[in-house]
Amino acid sequence: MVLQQAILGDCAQELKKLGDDSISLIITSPPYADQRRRTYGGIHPDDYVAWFLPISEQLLRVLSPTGTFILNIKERVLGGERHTYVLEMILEMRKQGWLWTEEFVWHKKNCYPGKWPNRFRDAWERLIQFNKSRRFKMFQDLVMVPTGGWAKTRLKKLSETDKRRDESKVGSGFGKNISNWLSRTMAYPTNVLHMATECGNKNHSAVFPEALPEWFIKLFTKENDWVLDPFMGSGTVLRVAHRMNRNSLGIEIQPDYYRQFMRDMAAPVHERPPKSQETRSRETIFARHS
Amino acid sequence: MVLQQAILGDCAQELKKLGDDSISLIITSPPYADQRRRTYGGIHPDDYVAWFLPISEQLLRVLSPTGTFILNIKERVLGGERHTYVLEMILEMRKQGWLWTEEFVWHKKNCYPGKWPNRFRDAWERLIQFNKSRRFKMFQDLVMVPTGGWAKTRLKKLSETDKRRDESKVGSGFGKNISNWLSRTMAYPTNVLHMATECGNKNHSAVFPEALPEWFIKLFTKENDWVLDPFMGSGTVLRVAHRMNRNSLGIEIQPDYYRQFMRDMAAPVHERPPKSQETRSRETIFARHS
DNA sequence: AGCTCTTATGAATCATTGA
DNA sequence: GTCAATGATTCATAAGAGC
Repeated sequence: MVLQQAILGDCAQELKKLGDDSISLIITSPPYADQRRRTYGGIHPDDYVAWFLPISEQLLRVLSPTGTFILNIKERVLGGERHTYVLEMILEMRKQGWLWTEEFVWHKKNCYPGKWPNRFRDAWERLIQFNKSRRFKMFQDLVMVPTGGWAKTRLKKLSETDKRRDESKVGSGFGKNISNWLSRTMAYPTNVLHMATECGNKNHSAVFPEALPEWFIKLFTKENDWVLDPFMGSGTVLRVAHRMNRNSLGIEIQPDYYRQFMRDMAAPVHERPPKSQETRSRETIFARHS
Repeated sequence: MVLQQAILGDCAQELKKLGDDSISLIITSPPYADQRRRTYGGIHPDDYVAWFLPISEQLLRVLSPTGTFILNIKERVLGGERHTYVLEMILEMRKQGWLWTEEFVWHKKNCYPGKWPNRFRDAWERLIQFNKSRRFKMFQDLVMVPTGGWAKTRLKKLSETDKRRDESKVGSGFGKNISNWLSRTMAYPTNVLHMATECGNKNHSAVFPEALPEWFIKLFTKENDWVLDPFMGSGTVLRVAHRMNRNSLGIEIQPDYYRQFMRDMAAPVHERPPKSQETRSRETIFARHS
């Protein structure tokens, strides 16, 4: 039985109540600078680093020595320039003791539209990986993807009847072939993730698609590990973690988000969005090639 | 008649001989930290910022007030961490007077293979855009790309007879639809560039594919403008600029690279790589969807 | 069910207006 | 002057309707 807990409160305070070294994966998307005015008092980009550092200090304390912190963030434009608060945050967090292990790129395939005279649409965000030590846990085999040759060539050659037959006979025949091909044609992914934002989901307006936390949870945790999102919002990370049999803890300062999440959790499973884990997993696997 | 000039020397010195405000576009990929040991004395990542700042100061001087500087760079891994010299360079260059306008991502579709226990393949590099003023020149219309929906779906569905019929009956029924589609066939690109590295070109081991400087030259310059690459290497930027009728200037400290470039330039056109500008342009336009 | 077509919308950015 | 709020711009996706 895995646990799932949501806390209503300010994570700068609530995190202090957690034990040292207790979390395997922290994955979060903090409120962007100058956003969510009402609740966070409108953090100006110039104040963003000072606001975040006490929180990252607590995150460093609660994270397991072999754990990972994935920070989804992107600097806003101010006065025609990208603001530098993200760069400064990385430098300051290293002084706190964090290791800046890697920076993944989330390529947002369906980025927000718009036209400006001196700028194109922003189609990527940073997924910054921090660790407490070089010996963090990473399960690379679990996020392998089909190689281009298989996805691009072999799948296309299948006739429509083959595909239909496969869908009706799960686990036999064509399914076997699939698994053969998989074993011969899987490759490790890169540090560029291609995923569309989920825009049509009225129930939970998540900042990132479920495939995103799913990918990192697979990569950095095992079942029964603890996953933390200190800015849980509508609870996308917690929902995915629970479905994947990980213990999860979320902190949210806005009562609206918190109550909505609690309602969703209380609802019977059949009232939740219908996507099964199986479906989502395949989408993730194929995301790279779409 | 457009000019093309290559200088053998250290750009930190050679740049001082150029006039103020004379360059429309600077595009370069400086030697990565700890690379090219022999000529640059093996710049350690910790020394990289101090080494680069005198150069960026000269670049700021020679760039036109409406010009753009595109810096292709990526931080190396040192001790299990991404080194911070790129972050520090951005912060220091802003103190010099540069505006950090944007950061494009170059997604390297065919990135270098390899496997490490705690890291995936690095499939992206930064293309950092600096400017001297907010009023830089940008010709967005020249780099528009076909929209995904039109290119992928609608065009495929049209039979040849449909297409012919449409051309003869403009303004009615089907023709109207076509014109609606046509008006929405092209879209502005995003700040994520999908380009494969050119690995098969034995003559010039370029750090980036020709489509990359071509894209930025189209976007930020007009014919007869001046393009500068202070670390020209084998001269990819100069070759592309010349083909596009831009004046170009390159500086290279290694005699081998310099001599090879001079040999290539002296060679008759028919001995050069056969790709025409027309071919390259279409590849660039469609690169996003391949 | 499997298509095709329509529609709503999303951690955006800039110029303009008003305080 | 600065600062905040509003409107205009615009495209890949998924859900929904229609055949």
